[in-house]
Amino acid sequence: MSEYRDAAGKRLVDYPRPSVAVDTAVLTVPVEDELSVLQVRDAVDGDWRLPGTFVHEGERLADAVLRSLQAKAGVTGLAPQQLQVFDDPARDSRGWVMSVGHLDVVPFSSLSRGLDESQVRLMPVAAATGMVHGHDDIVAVAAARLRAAYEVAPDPWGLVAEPFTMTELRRVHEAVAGRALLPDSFRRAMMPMLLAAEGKRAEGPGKPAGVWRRLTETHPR
Amino acid sequence: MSEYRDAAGKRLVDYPRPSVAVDTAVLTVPVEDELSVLQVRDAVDGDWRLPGTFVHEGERLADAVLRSLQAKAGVTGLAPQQLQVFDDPARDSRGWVMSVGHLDVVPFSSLSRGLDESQVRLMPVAAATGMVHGHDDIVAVAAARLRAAYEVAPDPWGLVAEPFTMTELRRVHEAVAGRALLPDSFRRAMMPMLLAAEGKRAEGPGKPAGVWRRLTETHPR
DNA sequence: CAAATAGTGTCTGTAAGACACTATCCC
DNA sequence: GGGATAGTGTCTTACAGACACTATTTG
Repeated sequence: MSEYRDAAGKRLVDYPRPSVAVDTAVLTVPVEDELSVLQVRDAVDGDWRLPGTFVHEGERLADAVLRSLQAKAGVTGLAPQQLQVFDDPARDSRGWVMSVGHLDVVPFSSLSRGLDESQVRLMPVAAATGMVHGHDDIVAVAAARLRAAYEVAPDPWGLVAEPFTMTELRRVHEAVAGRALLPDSFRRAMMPMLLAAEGKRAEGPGKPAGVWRRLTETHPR
Repeated sequence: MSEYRDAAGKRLVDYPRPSVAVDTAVLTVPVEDELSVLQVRDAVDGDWRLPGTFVHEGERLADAVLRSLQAKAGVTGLAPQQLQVFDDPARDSRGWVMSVGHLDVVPFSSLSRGLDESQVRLMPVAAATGMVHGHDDIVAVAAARLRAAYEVAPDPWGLVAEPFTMTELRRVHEAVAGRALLPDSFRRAMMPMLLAAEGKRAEGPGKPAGVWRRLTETHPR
């Protein structure tokens, strides 16, 4: 493996290399609430930040993300998506550190159990500012990526469980978009990408809503 | 700088770290031709590949890209845009290497001079396949990113020099899009983002064309 | 004049926004 | 029935595609 030598007779490890970290914006939509991001308390300075870790040798970035989420926030079963590299050599006082920002999405139902609230919290993305190391930017990029995905497909990250009513689907899309959506236009835009499911469902009074499943694939989990 | 110690009393450099490289898809539009990518000959195995280099200590990724383009292809004055990280630990036989893919765009006029054709060549993006280390993917992502940018703004990377005629602008957009565009629809879509310039220009017979400048900012160079 | 290129007028189909209307439940 | 929620009909506006037409040059 390390038999390689370059023209100067040196191995790769004979040159300076950066430490590589991953930091992840875990997004979710709490019930009847706005798009929020998971923050953890920094072990050193106690500030709120995004969960992250250094990448281990031979490890994929996505696996490092999953490991950090499990360790720092007790969250499992996700499918991280890479966003961008933060490469300012001066951004970390500990030395030469690059960080690869990631996006991950998790249904609120699988997140709400077992969080240590003194160490982990959910923050609306609009209010999650002031984090160090450019973590604010990761959240902004992650939210933009998520919004773009939700504009063209029904709940592509699987935030609502199938089967769902059109209103449930629209509430999640409204939370991601950060604004109200017209019920009739939304229904017409989504119907071609949905399959009618068996049964109906009523919350309180009113006509029971039909329930639906996705025709399009959901993001890998 | 390296005074930092973690809970185990270790410095960052006491842990394994990857080598980090940059590889760049330099795109251009040769006169009356299709969107093409710059390839260089690999110093070791002689295969055609994207220009790239290892990142030096304290260096920004964008600066490493510019350094590699200057050294490998004799190209200067660009503004690289980061695409994504290739992190498969087994992708490079020399050891643990991550590569950050980049996009850069350069007008053909500033590229056509002084290329050593045995070491550097332009290849239409559709034909630039079979490269190692996932370089084919970088080209695909770079072309997609460029196409998206050209769908909403007039020549945002400045491939044509101002002032230009509507036909010149359309030819470049057609090359980027990889298909013919309707002259009238194109004109109507672009006009609100253009400013009429002084003078006219005629190529051979026919009504002389009006010339234009961009109202929108061009990508930083 | 004809040929060639630049540019405009205008019709059509599609789709989003908006809003009124109908449908079906609980009480 | 009355209130509440689900779902549809349809008008308006905007815009891309399409194509015919006009405009201005060279030879």
